[in-house]
Amino acid sequence: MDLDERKVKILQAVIRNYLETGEPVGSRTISKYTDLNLSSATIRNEMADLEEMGYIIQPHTSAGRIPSDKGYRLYVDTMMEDRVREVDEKMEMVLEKADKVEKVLKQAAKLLAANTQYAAMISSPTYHRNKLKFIQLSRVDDEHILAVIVVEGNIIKNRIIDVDEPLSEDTMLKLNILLNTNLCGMSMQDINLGVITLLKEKAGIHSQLVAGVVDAVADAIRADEDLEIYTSGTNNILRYPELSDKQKASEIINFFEDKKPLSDLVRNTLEANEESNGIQIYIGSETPIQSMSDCSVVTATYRLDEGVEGTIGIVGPKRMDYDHVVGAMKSLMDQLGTIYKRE
Amino acid sequence: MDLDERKVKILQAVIRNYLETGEPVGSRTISKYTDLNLSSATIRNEMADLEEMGYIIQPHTSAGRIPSDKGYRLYVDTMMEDRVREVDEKMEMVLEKADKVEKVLKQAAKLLAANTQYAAMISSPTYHRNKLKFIQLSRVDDEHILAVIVVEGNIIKNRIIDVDEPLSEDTMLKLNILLNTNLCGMSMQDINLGVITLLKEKAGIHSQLVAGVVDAVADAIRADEDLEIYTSGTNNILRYPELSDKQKASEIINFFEDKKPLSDLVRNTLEANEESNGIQIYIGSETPIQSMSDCSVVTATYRLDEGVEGTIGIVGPKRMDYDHVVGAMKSLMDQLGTIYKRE
DNA sequence: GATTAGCACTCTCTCTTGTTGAGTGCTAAC
DNA sequence: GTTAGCACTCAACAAGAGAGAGTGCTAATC
Repeated sequence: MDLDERKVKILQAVIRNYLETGEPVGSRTISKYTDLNLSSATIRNEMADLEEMGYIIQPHTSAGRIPSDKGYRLYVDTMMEDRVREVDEKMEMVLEKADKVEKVLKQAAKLLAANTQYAAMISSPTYHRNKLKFIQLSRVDDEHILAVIVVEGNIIKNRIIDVDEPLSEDTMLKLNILLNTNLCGMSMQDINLGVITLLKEKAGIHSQLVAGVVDAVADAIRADEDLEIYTSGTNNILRYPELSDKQKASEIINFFEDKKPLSDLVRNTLEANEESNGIQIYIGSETPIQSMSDCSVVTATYRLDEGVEGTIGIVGPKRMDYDHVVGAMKSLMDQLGTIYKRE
Repeated sequence: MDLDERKVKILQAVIRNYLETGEPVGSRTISKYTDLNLSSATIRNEMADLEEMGYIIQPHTSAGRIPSDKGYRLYVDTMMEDRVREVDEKMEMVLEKADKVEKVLKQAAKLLAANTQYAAMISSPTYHRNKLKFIQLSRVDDEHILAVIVVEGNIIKNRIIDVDEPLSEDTMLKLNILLNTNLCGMSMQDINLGVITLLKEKAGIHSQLVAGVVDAVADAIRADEDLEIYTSGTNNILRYPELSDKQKASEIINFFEDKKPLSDLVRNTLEANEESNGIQIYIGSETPIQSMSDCSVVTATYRLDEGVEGTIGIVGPKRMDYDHVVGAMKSLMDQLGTIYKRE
């Protein structure tokens, strides 16, 4: 049995209809909806075939059909493109530039959630590929040193380092010079343990104290802990009956609160998108996250600047308005891409 | 009609029972539960009185009684104390000290939510009363200056300041000295616009450029925007049937996501608790937040160190286990109070 | 006079039973 | 290959019948 043009049309009609109404779609509806001019009986036969092929499912014997994951997949892969273009311009989400990246991202998540009516998340960008611009150590008091690290894109990391005994002015100065001359210009991901050991040897550091400080600085540079994830519109989940029973809703809400699985998702996306820069759609059981198997997850990588990348994600029911979501994501990515360009 | 001892006992029994079961409590249950040795008929008469006095409510004619807000209030004010003590020791929540305050707070929220099975929030501490320890301006590149501000308790704020033309090494040095000598030791809340103007006059600054930098630093000091609020256990809301219908649940979830009303609540609590250092309980319509009128909100002020204070909050159904919540809060406040004491 | 037993009454909840309507699959006719 | 027609299925809704928990009131009891 093959998927001829008529079957495709019918499948498309079923999916479109189901996306709109959320109700199983019957043969009579299709017969009226499409321009195929076929009676419901014929449609019924075709639908039986489509079901056998695994594209649609019957929730119970005497109900209409709903798309299966496989059906959605086909839709997303081959039937969607043509519509996206129409929608593209209609997307109205205007990001205001704010002084802090953080604020812009929060705003972006909020806009995306409001625009799509699904749950949205956005990660703070990672800076692995960014270059170190400037390191500064300063004495806070006898037992504490403050290390400030500025990265390309004016990202600031800082850390308080505990020391047992005060460092002399002279040592501090030397340390500052040592760190700056050797590390500035390197990208974050290149500063690994090896580089640091090498650096220490080269400079001939003997003092345990100084070595400790250098290690702490290196640690602060590599620290990846500041991957923030902003979420918005979690409550939108409750809009969709198929997700709003307590068990499922609870899992999803939990997922949005617990940054752990979210950051896994982020990493996933970043890797998958290394260069493709596309939008990923995970339908139902395709998602990498167990507890999301009743949802669809759409992720994409945004790029604020060269090497400054993060992830946007949307979680909604499988009968998500994929066209709209993809359009909204693209629009948002565009805006995020230009907003900091002038720097 | 007055609230004699017997009525109090009955009311107490009704409330206790309702807190446990969540079901309206009938006269027969009370008659068996209490040691009053009264028949259900007598209890019925008393309950009719209690209802007339507004302490309990009958959801419908042939149901048992449930506590009214007024009933809960009486319970919380006068009947609770004796039980708290028993429970107090049983609270097992062990906070691990982490290098970043942020982590500890996230952990605290998580523990509190897990321990109580309600939704928990905790705000990052405010530092208004803390003293400025140290300011450092450094040149990042020709158009950017980095200002790092360290506050007592080793809180670090930083800000990138845009400048139109580069500042000379000499000016930078002078600025650093100016800021440090004049502002260090002052508490955050004391550094207002007046102080800054005075400072500028005293130093005889004429350059527009330098004045701009000083303003930016002052602004960074006063910026209050970094009031973070961590939440946990939002999904616990769905455990309680009286809150889990879509409308209500959605509002509550939204409340937990939108930091705005949360931070109002935080400020409220901090003010109310200026010195009392107690725990506030808002029952139903008593809460300052409209959308929470079906909930009870319990808030308290924790103190990490002198002047470093923040707010803990719990949101749950009105039939919350107040004893437990108050106990857990106290335990958490104690732990938070000691964890950073050594600094 | 306070307490209690007894009883009629009320109201929710659950279970059962029909009924409706949307939808199907199959067969026979076009 | 397409369609009309028909028997069949199943979820959803509504109506009705009990059961059960609880009440309020009255009259008897301590």
